[in-house]
Amino acid sequence: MSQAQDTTKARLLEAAGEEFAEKGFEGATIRAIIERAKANIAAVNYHFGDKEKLYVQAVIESHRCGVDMEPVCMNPADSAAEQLRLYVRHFLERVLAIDNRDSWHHKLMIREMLQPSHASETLVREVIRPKFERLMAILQRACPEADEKRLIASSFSIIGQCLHYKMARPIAERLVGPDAFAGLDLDYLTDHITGFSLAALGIGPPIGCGDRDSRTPVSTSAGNGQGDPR
Amino acid sequence: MSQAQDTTKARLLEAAGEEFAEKGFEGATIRAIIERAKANIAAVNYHFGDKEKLYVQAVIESHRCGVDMEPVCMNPADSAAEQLRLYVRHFLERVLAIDNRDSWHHKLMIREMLQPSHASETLVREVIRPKFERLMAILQRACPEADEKRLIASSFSIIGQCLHYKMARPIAERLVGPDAFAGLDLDYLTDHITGFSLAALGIGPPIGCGDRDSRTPVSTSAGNGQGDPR
Amino acid sequence: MSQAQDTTKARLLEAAGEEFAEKGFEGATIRAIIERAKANIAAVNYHFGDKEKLYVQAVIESHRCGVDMEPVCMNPADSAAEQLRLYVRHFLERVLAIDNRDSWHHKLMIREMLQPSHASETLVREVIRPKFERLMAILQRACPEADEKRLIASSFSIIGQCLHYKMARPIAERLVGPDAFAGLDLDYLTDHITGFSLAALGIGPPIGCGDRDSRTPVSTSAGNGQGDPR
Amino acid sequence: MSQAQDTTKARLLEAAGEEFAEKGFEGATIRAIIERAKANIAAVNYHFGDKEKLYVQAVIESHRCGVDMEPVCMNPADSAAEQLRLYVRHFLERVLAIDNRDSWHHKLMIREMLQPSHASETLVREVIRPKFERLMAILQRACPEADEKRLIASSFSIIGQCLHYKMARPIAERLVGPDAFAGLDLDYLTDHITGFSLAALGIGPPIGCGDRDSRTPVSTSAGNGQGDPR
DNA sequence: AATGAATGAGCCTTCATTCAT
DNA sequence: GATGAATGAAGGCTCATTCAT
Repeated sequence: MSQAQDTTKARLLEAAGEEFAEKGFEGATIRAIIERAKANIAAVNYHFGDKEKLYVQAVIESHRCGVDMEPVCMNPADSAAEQLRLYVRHFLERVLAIDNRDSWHHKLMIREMLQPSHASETLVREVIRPKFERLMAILQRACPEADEKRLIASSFSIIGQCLHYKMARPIAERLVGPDAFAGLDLDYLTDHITGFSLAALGIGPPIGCGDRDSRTPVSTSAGNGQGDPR
Repeated sequence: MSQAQDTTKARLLEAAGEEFAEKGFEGATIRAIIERAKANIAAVNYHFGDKEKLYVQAVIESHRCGVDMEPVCMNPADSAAEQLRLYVRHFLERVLAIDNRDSWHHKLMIREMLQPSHASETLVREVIRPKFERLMAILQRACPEADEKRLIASSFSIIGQCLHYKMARPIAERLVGPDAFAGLDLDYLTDHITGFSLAALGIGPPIGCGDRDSRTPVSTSAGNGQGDPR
Repeated sequence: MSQAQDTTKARLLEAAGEEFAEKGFEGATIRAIIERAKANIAAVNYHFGDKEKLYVQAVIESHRCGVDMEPVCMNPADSAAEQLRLYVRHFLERVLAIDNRDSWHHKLMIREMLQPSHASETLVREVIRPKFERLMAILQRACPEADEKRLIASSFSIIGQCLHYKMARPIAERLVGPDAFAGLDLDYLTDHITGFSLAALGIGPPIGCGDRDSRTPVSTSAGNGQGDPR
Repeated sequence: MSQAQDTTKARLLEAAGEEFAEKGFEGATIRAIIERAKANIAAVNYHFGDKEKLYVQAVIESHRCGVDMEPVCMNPADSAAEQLRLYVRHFLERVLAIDNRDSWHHKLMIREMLQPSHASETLVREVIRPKFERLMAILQRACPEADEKRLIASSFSIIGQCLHYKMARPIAERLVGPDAFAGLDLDYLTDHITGFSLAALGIGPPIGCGDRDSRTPVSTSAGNGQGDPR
């Protein structure tokens, strides 16, 4: 991405990313890709050897930019709460991006989540794990006494909240209506998810409700799935 | 028709559900489906008319059971917190199910979330919306003063936490290792997500950290993404 | 061949035989085959599964008729010389056939000789070996005192003479001119090869030359390839 | 140019000869050839212009050595029988060669026999005809009274016997077993074919059988294929 | 003289579908 | 209601070839 090369190979990769992100590996056709890239049908074979190898390269390419942006604006002097807010905001920025030139990057990553291919090893190692460990570090600063299991679950809780707006976007939009959904913009969701999570971790005020004192504890799972209290 | 008939049509639907869930619409082939169903190749066309129509029927079928199970054990006398716990538990039960006969039901629903087809209208109307409104009702009981936007966002926060274990399962497992992931079982996650969300809503104690008083507020989104405090 | 079925499968096999015989496995195209057979392009896949499987079937088919014709007119009461003449004549009949409906049968068998494929096992077992053993039996009757090695070599000498008119036909025709080659018809070659071979085996008069007495023995291979004349 | 230069062009020709001999014109690929020759993909086009032109050159190359070796050791003072023996031996030497560096030369010539291409004109004119005429001359010395038709047929009889071990080698080996086939080595076959042919021509003793007097004439072709005299 | 990138035709195959039975 | 045969479109891929350098 540093130098936007307009070589056939680069155009092919970009076109492939968009097609694969939109239609999936099976749904995408080489012919549609080369048409987008204004390349010849044999170029795929020449430069990548295979439809599958092209897919793997597209998946790997889809991370290249994602991995180097965030650290730049992370200030070590910030409080953990502030860092979490930044983390969430950056996550959401990519998650909510649409019609964006880079929009296919995230779509493709999500496809890899549901149906990991050979490319997922690289994906996890080079992109996801660094991001995940940064979040873990923030949470550990926020909750020094939490054990690792709790930290992992809490990380997943935060990630899950953010990703949901990518994953379920079409359904969610239809569910609450386009207007209501449009109200859930970057600023609002950043505040919501950050506040929601900080309160859950005990380092921020609860969201949404008057700050009632009625903190009635709730029964703990008894393993029977009925949650039968009393 | 409610009971599982062993007619060709029923076997076809079951086989189609499994194939579509596993391979997607494009990846699944009619031949694989009729082979699973031990049916003739023309049977699909005879009974459903089309590959796409068969897909829609399979998606619709994938909800049938999902919609009628949960209400049975929902006790109106329970507290909102207790109801939320039950809701989360039931959600997770389906989400964590694997190797299950019904496992394809959820897989197919998730596919519809990412790439809604014609079937998604029915899906939203008949399955997702009822579930969603039940959760909204619980949250409204828990936070009577919250506006609808907050309720919607909070619902998505809860749903997102749960679904994440379905969506990102293969990646998450590779990320934290199989052992650590196995520790995140139904009981633990029910407790975690319920506790996490109740604390966020202000009706439960924070999770994971000592109940510190250091509830330092955090700056509000200023729209520049830098979260510049002060 | 008993009932000339005009099914798609039968037409496909016939067309494939002709194409494969003429162009070889690589040179032949499925499209040319289905065009000849006036069938659809998918019919090959449906009936045979594969281009290669179609080839194997065509090779096997190419023998079906060859194996059952000859025995009928072989009279056990005939002398060995008479039997050999019949054998050669039948062999040559097929070898010299051209523009014949069955002409591709031999061509295909010859291709298999040069580049045996998977089909050659069946070919040898079911077609070639029976024919070969019949010839061996005739020669053994003619030369009871010959050892097996001599019988094998003599069989090959006879077969080689016959096959040459199939193998090298285009070159031979160009070599001696079309007119001279046309003179080498079935009758002439039957007489020539039979006479040539019987004389060689010592049970017939020499051919072509006056019956000179000058039977000067010739030196035996001394292994130096120079055939030292002295 | 007579000596084997290690230029790209020479390496290309050698590699092409091997590939064409092994896989045929259609089966051989330019990529396999340039890989063998460690040359660039455009080199074929540069040096030869065409795949077909390369093939023709390879065919022509395949004779170069064949044509000039034999005359050197042919002694005009030898008897016709002795000369025939030498001729057969030289022919067999090439025919039986395998694993030889030059083995592709004969394979390629045989391919041309079955499916003459544009190269066959040159092949016949410059290589085959000279050899053929040398054999014809020997036979004429041996059988001065024979007419030309008989001489041609006899030449083909001798050539056919020799070539058979090239043409049908894989099948013949499978037919009689590897051990028996291995026994048919250069020395044995030279003796056999020479003896077989000399006896047939009436200038040598019959082979293989006791020299029985029972030279019972055999009926002449009556054109009805049944050969039934009387 | 030699190269790597790019081209378009054509290959085999598989697909969903429809047709008679 | 159910089946096996047949269809044509389109898929991925490989091929020989040519173009600039």
